[in-house]
Amino acid sequence: MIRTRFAPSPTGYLHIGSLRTALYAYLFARKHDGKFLLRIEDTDQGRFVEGSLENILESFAWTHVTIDEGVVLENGEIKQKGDKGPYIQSERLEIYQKYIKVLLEKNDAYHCFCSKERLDEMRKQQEENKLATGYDGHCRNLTKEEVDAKLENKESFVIRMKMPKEGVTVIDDMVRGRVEFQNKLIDDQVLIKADGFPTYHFAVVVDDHLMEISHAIRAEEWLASTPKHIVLYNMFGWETPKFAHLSLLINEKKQKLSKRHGDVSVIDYVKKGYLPEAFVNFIAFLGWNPGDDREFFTLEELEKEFDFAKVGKAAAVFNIEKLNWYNKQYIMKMSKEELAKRCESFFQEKSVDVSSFDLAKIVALEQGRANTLFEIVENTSFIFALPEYESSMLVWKKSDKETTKVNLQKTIEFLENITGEWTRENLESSMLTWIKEQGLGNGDVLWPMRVSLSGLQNSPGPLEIAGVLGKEETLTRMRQAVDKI
RNA sequence: GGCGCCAUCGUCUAAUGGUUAGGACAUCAGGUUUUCAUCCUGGUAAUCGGGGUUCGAUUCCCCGUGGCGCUACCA
Repeated sequence: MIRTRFAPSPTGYLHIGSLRTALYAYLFARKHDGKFLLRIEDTDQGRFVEGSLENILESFAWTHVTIDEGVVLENGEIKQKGDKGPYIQSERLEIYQKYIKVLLEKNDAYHCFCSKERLDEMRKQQEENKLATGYDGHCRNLTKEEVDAKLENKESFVIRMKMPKEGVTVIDDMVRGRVEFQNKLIDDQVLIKADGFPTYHFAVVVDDHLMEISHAIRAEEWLASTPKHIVLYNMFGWETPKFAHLSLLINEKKQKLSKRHGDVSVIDYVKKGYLPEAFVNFIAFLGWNPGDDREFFTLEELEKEFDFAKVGKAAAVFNIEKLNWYNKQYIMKMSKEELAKRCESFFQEKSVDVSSFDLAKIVALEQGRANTLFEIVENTSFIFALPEYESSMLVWKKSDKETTKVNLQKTIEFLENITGEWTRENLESSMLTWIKEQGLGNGDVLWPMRVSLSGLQNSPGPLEIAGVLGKEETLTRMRQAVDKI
């Protein structure tokens, strides 16, 4: 049974790089009819950020990545699902205590009473002498009596793993292949901190084993500490999961994506009006491709086709231009009714009263033009309130003020007497022939009409706008334009 | 400093010893057009450097170079 997990720390928002890692873990599980779990790694009490758990889970809900087991969001409430819980590490402290005893008894771990000051001094010395930094093993061979005495004395301590000093540890990574580390270069990692909480390294091994994780899929930053984890599995006599270390997402400057350079949290992109289907499609393609020229994949299609054999090793630049293109494509493909629904919250955000309008018609004006839902709302605001504009804007580049006025008046007259339904299609067929009959060019009529309806240099076509505004409002705006000129 | 990972157009990538090195985004030029956008046509643009191995290297090996990660009682 394939079981993968995503294990975020509740220290802020869901990072887009984390989303990709989670997405790959999810896709891999789905592809093989496995389970995808979510575990919370909150072993650093000092870094907890209020509300971050909700935020992370809401981001997942937005992408439609579903969590089978662990911490889930149900009707807006955080719940734990599954029989291998709790799935929040701060609720598993007794479990770690139980397992650290096993290691202590096997002499694979030891109490360390070294002070922070001593450790800092040691590191300073090592750096000055250009030596590899790491614990010097000061407490590694304390006798049982010495340890007991110090414990009796209530001295503060941590528990470290007793890393073997010879041999090599080999990782057989699903994306990187065989990677080898010399054991003697690996530090005696702290497993249990002075506050009794486990470190990441200990908790991840115990939990992945207990939760029967078959494939540990995580970011590349963990590659270097993986040998420690493998040694821990061996000490316990547990089977190691398969590992997959994914490359990082970087910015245009080839640096790690960080808050200093642009938006890095999923929620930022939600707010900007990116569609989850476009976002997921784009993110999935940063480091994976189907091996042919296809570019559009739904989540379901990704679940069918995702394969680690096609996952790249190099870091990928998060390129907003391509995201915009994807988003625009998805917006174009969507029905205008659905699009209107997706835009509702953005209209609310702008406190536009849309009650008397057909939103579907309005958002359709921007389909194929706007990159994001936010832009759709921004760019259609002229429908609700005509912006101020200079009368000179009404004059087409190949025309002049006088003829513009005459043409506008003629157009108004024509529109007043138009019969049939006031729709874009009807307007188009009747007006274009009428323009020809008048011996005019399209620009002579359509440019001033468009400006009078939108007040904008750039906008959708005048007949589309007229169709949305209705006959009355269209004529009102055009008469205003005549007065203006 | 030590250890490790990575390296094809500006960007995402395809090509796992034999291709005019392909596609997409971006960009440029032209066309369509009332503006912008869309759409259509075409163009510019890449195998980090040096050694090997081989009849032949983007592809395999070594050495550089560069980027990144780790080197915490953070994850």
